[in-house]
Order: sequence, then structure tokens, then C-alpha cells
Amino acid sequence: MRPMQKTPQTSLLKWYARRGRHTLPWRNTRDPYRIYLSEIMLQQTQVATVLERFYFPFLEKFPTLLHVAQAPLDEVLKQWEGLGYYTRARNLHHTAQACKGQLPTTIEALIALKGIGRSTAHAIGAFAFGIAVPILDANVRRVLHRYFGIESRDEKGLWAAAYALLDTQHPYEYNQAMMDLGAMVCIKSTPKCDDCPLHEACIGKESNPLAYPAPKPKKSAPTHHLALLVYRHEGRLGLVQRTTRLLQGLWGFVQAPIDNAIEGVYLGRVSHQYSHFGIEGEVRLIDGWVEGLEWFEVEALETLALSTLDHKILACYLAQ
DNA sequence: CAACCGTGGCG
DNA sequence: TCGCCAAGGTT
Repeated sequence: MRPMQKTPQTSLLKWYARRGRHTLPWRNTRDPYRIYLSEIMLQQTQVATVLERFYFPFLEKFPTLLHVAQAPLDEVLKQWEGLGYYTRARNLHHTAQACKGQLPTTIEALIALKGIGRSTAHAIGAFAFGIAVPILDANVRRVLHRYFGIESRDEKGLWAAAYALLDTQHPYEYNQAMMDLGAMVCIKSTPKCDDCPLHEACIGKESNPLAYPAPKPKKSAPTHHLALLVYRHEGRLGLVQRTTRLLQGLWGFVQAPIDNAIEGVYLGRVSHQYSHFGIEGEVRLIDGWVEGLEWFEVEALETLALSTLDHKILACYLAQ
């Protein structure tokens, strides 16, 4: 057996063997469901959040994909409460039912499922089924931008780079290593180029790592001023299950534009920031029954999935 | 295809 | 304090 050549891939895998995050629970299972669940939870969400607050409780409640499929959507949303991007939970439930608790094993079939795009399909393919395809998450993107000196965020160029660097013999280790490298060494603000196994041929290191990728143009987020209405009737609170795209399926308090005829007793102010707008709201208590709401004892609210804003409103009410 | 979709941590 | 953004996908 001839000695292994020194390639970016071998350097990367050697680094990964020593410094990789090998204790992550979704790296210590062959269960496609557990890998799939981690990939969905981790979309646009930091590892620590998923690891410390959501992954294990969800698996405790739903040990298999079939458990997800057979559960009411409301229970899945309740387990997702606080994690955000709730479409992920609704797609997870839909996909569990669509594939009857058994995930398909090809990239084409995975990508056809709701909530699974190209990168997630590749991640499941590589991590659960050993398919030789690259992933393109935020960590890998940053490594590729810098390594190849790519300023443009153009998708085609990044996928081409991803395939160019992929170690087709070790897709599992390679992809995990690239994510760890992006998360631990090739980090956004202060990359540790001295510790990087790819530093020899890295274009970003030779110039300025922070120039890759080119910074995004920033967009301003508007603020909406709302009345946040806590309806109360015979000791119960009136809520609605939202049907809007935002927070669909979650329960919450009625929101109304602030105009010249604000009812109720002022309870306080709450503010909340979403990705693309903010809410400055004043919480008001209104005693009386109105149509179109469902009424719950305060204790019963614990069984409902509420958004973080609605938890703030509830806390404001309970503080009185 | 640019906007939309949640939340929390960090500099 | 505040803008940025993280194991992205959908419309």
C-alpha cells in the first residue's frame, strides 16, 4: 500500500479525526430519522440551540418517524415551540405521513419531499446512506468562498466548488469535517487560519478572508405598532389558531392595528423582532366574550404551541 | 427571484 | 444597544 498523498482532503480528514465534534448525537446514529430530524432542526439554527433545548425532548416524544406521522400536527408544533420557522415542523409532519414513517434512500426521492432542499437531501444522503454528494450549508459556503476566493454568492459557482473539493471516497467524514471547519476554524469574524488544514492552498488566507463572501446589502426592517388583545371571559382567555403564513398553526392573542378607538385596560408594552419586521405592541385586557375565539383556562395554555411574542403577552397578563 | 419565514447569541 | 446571522427552503 503506497503512502497517502497530501491532498486538501487528506489534510482535512486528518484534522477532523483529531478536532471534529464527534460527540454530536446525530453523528452517533445510523437511524435516518434521527439524522433527518437534526438536519431540519439545524436549518438556520445554531447547533447549541438544537442540542441543548430541542433535539432530545423531540425524540423522547417521537422516537420514530412513524410516531411523528401518527401524531396530531398540534403535538408536533408543541414540541417545536420556541424553535422558530414553524413551517419546518409542518413539513416534517407532512413528510412523515407521505413516506409512511420510512424515508426514501435516494437524493431524487429525498429532494421531492416537503422541507427537504438540495443541501438537506445531500446531507441525509451522505450521512444516512453514504452517498457521495457534497452539502452546502452556511459553514461549508464560507469555507468554499475563502478557499477558492469566490466573492459571488451565486449558487451554481458554489455547488461547482463543492463538487470540486468533495472527497468522493469519504463523503460522510468529508462533509462533517467541512462543517466543523467552518464552525470552529474558518469562522465568520476572526478565522483561525493558523489552525486550518486547508491553509496551504487557500486563496482567502493569502488575501483577506473577511472579503469572502462579499458582504450583503443590508435591508431595513419596518416596525409595526399593534394592540395585543387579551380577551377574558369567565376566567378564560380567548385565543386564535393562526392561519397566516407567519406562525401558521400556532395559537396566539388577537392583534389589531392601533387606531383611535383602542379598547380595554392597558397592561404594558412588549416588543418583538422577526427576521423582516418588528412589532411594538401595547397589551390590553378586554373582559367580555367575542365570536371567533377559543377559550382556555390559563393552565390549559401550556398544552398549546404559542410563539415567543405570545408568551411575552401572556407573561404581561400574568404579571397583573 | 427577491421576499418571506423565528429565535437567540454574539460582537 | 443593535445589526448580523446561524447545519435553508418555499413562494
